[in-house]
Amino acid sequence: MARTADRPAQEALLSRAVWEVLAHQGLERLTIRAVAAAAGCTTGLVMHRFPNRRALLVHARRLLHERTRARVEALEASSATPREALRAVLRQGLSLDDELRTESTVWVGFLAAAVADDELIAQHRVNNQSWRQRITRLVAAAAPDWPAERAAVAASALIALVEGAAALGSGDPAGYPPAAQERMLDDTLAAFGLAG
Amino acid sequence: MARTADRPAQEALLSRAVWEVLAHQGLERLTIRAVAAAAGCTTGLVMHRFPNRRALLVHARRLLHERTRARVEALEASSATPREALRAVLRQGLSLDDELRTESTVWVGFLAAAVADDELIAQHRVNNQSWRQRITRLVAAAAPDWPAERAAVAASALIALVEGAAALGSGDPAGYPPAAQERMLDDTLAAFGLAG
DNA sequence: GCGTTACGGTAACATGCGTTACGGTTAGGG
DNA sequence: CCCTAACCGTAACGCATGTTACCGTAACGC
Repeated sequence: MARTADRPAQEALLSRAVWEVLAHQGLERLTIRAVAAAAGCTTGLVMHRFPNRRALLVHARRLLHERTRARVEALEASSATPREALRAVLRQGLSLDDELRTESTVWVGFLAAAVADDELIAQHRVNNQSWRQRITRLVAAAAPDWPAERAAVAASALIALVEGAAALGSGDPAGYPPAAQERMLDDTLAAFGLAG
Repeated sequence: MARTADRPAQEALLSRAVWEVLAHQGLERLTIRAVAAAAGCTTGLVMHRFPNRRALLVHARRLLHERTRARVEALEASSATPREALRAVLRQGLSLDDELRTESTVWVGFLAAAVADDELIAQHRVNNQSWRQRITRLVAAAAPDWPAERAAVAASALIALVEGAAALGSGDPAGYPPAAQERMLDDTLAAFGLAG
């Protein structure tokens, strides 16, 4: 054998570098060299870990989903009531601080990149489907007497609201400050009869 | 002088070509050559009409806004009631058919491109502010007895809902078919007490 | 301790990019 | 009727990109 590198750690490092470049320099500057510079290594390491640029993007996309999934499950587990869980899980999808704003910007970037990439668009659909199932389940738990279809439509609406608010908040933080985003979410939950 | 070319018509033709490439090939393939090919001309014409690539994108972005503004004002003028106008104006922001889906995809592409372009991000904010003012005015007209702040928050929530639904619908048309998107909008309007 | 092999840095390659320069063409003004 | 200037197609330039090839280096098995 030879020296043993920590592959998962390096892949995570490079994925974080992809997010960094995507959020602060945009899709057009998302180059192997820019990623390597953001990760503090050379292009040699990048191309040694991934066969090509697309594989790097796909992995970074997958890791982004895993990260939010883990965060969401922790929030769900630590919530006292179904309605509290629903609100907490939806809330973390907004652009409330620098980290969440970066994630939303990266999410928009990946969605834009998916237009020309079959693998990214497939990942987007799979991820969004699991996201919808989760929110639908939380809505059903928060309103047990609702028919399934009503819960599903409300869940879809809440997802669209959060996704749109996050995108608008990442594109115009001053126009959509954290308090305004949370207010939009809380008012909509109240309007649907899913508050507190 | 010399032969007189129809500048506005050519600029519109090239802007439509920008939308075409952006929607079907993505930001990465949005090159001068691809735009020229989509417009059925050579790069010579493109560079003769615009000083550089950024100016072309900025103009296409501006024209997209003008286009939706004109459509929205026609819908507003032909609506019988304020609530009908509110619904019609919000509805055209969804991804209901090929044309609207293309527009949503292009909108996401421009938002992603704006990350690295000060002029595009400034345009996004100006456009979104006028969009918010319009929806806030329509909500206030649809619910005259509401305090201004309530109308403003409801307007922001409806904008986020439509923007998010359009983005999700453009990224997964099968998962968010037109009827589902309209159902989300109608249910949310009803939840806010702004229906028909 | 030594050979082997994974590791990863360096540099070259071909390609495609934005941009520029040039030149043929065409339509108006005098 | 020609002269001039706008029009725009063509082709080149310099540069940055993704990818590949190469090679020195360092750690593990024997």
